Amino acid sequence: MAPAYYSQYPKFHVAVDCIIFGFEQGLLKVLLQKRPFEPRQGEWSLMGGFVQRDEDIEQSAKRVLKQLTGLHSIYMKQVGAYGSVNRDSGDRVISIAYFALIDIERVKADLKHEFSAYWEETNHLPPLLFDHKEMIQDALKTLRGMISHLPVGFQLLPPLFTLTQLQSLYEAILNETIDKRNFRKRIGEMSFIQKTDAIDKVSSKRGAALYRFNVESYRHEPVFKL
Amino acid sequence: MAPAYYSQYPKFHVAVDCIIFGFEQGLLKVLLQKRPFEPRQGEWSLMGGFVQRDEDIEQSAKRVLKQLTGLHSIYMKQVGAYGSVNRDSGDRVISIAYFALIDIERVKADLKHEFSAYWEETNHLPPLLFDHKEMIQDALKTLRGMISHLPVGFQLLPPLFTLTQLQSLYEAILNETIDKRNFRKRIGEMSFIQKTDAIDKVSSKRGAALYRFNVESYRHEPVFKL
DNA sequence: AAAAAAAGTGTTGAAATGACACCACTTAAA
DNA sequence: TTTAAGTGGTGTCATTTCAACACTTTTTTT
Repeated sequence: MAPAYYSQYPKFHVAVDCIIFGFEQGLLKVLLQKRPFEPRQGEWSLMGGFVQRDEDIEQSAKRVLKQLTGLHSIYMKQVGAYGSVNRDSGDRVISIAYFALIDIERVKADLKHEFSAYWEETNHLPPLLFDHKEMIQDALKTLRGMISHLPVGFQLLPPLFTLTQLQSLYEAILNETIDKRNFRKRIGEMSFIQKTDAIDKVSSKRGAALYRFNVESYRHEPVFKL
Repeated sequence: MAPAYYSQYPKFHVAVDCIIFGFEQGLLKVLLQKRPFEPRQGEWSLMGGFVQRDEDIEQSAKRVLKQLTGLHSIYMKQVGAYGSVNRDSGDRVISIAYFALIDIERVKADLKHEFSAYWEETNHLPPLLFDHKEMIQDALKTLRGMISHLPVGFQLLPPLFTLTQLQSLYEAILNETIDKRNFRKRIGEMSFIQKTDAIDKVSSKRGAALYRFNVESYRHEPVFKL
């Protein structure tokens, strides 16, 4: 066993909290849960968990995400560490927030019954546990800051999507309207956003062309601007 | 005493590491230290410290900064949390990195002898302890991302500065050259960057007008663009 | 006195951006 | 079957923003 170099210093519980974003019906949503344990059981909260001994903090976040959604290989990004002394009323806990972007359709599990988890609109959030609302706001800021020059938004859509869907995703995240023709003009300039032969007849009356994001093609010339 | 709600979960050492930026002779620098304790004593590292029981993590960072530089009320921003299992060879430590922007002139203390601390150019860094280089790179990214629309760069300059200094600060941080006339045109559009009657005769042959950043005036119309 | 160093100062062309309106196709209802 | 409503799809032009560019002034040094 290694010498206990730091044994004179205090130790803390360390947790991760996941801000799981999804997109549905033109609305940006977050997955919230009724807290399943004390203290403050039953309050609306993010899904979280304690970091384990042998686990990187990013692994922790992925574990929590997988536990709730069954999904792995999901895009996640750290938002930051939250470490006010009294932020958690149970005991001192330092928490590291991550956000995840997922295609809401892939979470088929019955979140309601299994986890008391529900999708809530990001701009109609109920009162939340501890500093979880702050975490969500910070995650939104981070997301807004990157979505215009990094192609992360596609993570929120199914593999095939219509341009209307993509635009309304951007409008929901940035919280502003976008001119349709200018938006499509920019799409046209990125060769890795490719029109397919498939046509969406479900969410549209007339039928809209389905597009896909070509990862390989993007890697080749990774210049994204929307 | 409160019930030990979380006592079944592991605890960890939590540290803060400070990326202390300074600006001198047209170069962006970081304050590095020869690590004063084992393990890996003597290696180049960031200044850090362990979080204390009764201390917010941000307070920890400020404490460490003050200890080294004697300065308080300094602009600091969290970069992120670093939590790989084996990042610290002494024991498992989760570390939260903050960067600070300081006016290098205000640190008159004899850092060399008191702390074995030295200012090093950000683009000529020696090999560093653990993941400290990654922290510095991430801090630089964060700083680059905000400096063009938030007036934080002034924290690196004395209260009175010349436009040439300010420009070379931006060039050093962004690592690109800037057109002098375009730069000054943008300065002219911001009423809170104010010319004073004072003239700098030290760093200039001809003598350059000294400017100041007027905090009050900025608060009034906080629109910054450089 | 000449040369070197840094400060200061406007214009113009190119590129990017933002505003704007109509027709096509499909489905549902009358 | 006709009509209305809903959504998809498409170019142009005016404005704004951005980037490129060179010389004069002042002082110090040699």
